[in-house]
Amino acid sequence: MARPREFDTDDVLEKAMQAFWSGGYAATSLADLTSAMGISKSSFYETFGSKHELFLATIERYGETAAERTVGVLENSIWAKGAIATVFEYVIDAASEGERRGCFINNCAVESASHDADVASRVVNCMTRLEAAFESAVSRGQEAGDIATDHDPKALARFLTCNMQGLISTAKANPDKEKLNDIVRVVLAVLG
Amino acid sequence: MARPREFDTDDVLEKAMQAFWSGGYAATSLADLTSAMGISKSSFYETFGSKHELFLATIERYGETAAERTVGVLENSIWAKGAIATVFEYVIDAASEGERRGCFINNCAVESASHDADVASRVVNCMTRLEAAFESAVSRGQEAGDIATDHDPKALARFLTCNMQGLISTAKANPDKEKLNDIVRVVLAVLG
DNA sequence: ACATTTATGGACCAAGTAGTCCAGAACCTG
DNA sequence: CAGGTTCTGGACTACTTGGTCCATAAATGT
Repeated sequence: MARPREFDTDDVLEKAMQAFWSGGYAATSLADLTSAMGISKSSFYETFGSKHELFLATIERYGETAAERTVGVLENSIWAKGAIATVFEYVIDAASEGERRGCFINNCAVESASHDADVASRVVNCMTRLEAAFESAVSRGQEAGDIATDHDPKALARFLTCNMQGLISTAKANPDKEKLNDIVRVVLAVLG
Repeated sequence: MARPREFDTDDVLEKAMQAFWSGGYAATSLADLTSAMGISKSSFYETFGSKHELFLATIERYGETAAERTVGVLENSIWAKGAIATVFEYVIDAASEGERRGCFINNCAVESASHDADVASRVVNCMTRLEAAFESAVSRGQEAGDIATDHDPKALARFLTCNMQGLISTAKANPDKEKLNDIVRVVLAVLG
């Protein structure tokens, strides 16, 4: 009965996320967004309500897609310790090439979390999810005898999550592969 | 012969830094700045040239003051390992109280470094300085037999710097002291 | 083909943006 | 106190910001 939407909501949401990812929240204007998304202002407000609501939606989307990939590697791998190493290698590769935009969630945390509770809660969700995935991998690794047991899985998971964020921040200012590798070497040595 | 400036340059620079620290670069307007600094627009442009130049100046100032304090602790302490622990404890304390603005340099790195070379170079300077301080502390600790020697000082220094940044990012979204302590416990265990 | 429902483009708005400029107040030296 | 110099407040500009609104275009079910 009604005219159907001419764009795919998920598709333009992805494009909006890419725009925020590259430019940050404050520095990405509505003009930037509509241009990146390829839709008009009216469609924009009709579909997403406001810049802020759209931002929250992109964070959720990230959690459901990009973050989920990392989580999948950690939770479904057979060799847990290898999976952890793979994840860190991937971070180094992503950090030292291209636009160096870091991790979307980390960017959101730093730019907005401290003065935007809506952002903060979504960011925490993502982080918690990642931490849980690390914990699961560590537990399996310890059971398999691959990973040292002098720290409990939760502490190690928190440690790994922290290092992932640290790596991403470090790389942002100075994407020196040798430096990043030094760090990962020490981190993996902690696992035993 | 001439009328002297009515404000202290260092003083208003400090206030500008606080404003940028709390709000980030893009989200802090000139009105915010002049109001925080307590000077007029004309004095602002006369003294600092532009918002961007002021921003660079605040980063440099941070490197010369706040960052230098941490460096001092690491380089001048008698008990190197204890100094490293102190620095991390301080990070946790700062992270879990007040405005939770994180580390100014880390914020700058995440918000601006990837698309502003002037910011990036100043950020790298600060980070390098911190890394060097950690390296000096690690070296002394290893000579004293306090710190394990299974990693060379440079790698450990990079690892510590990375964890400092990671802690700060982690705390920004979720300042859970227990979690942060878990992380620091693992980090310090690496030192032996 | 028609009527209905919905998306769309673009005009429009008020407020805020960084930055410029100048008249006059305020200070120091002599 | 006077003269020269510099600082300062605020008016001003040209532009961008996020957001609203409506007339028009387009696709559907009947």
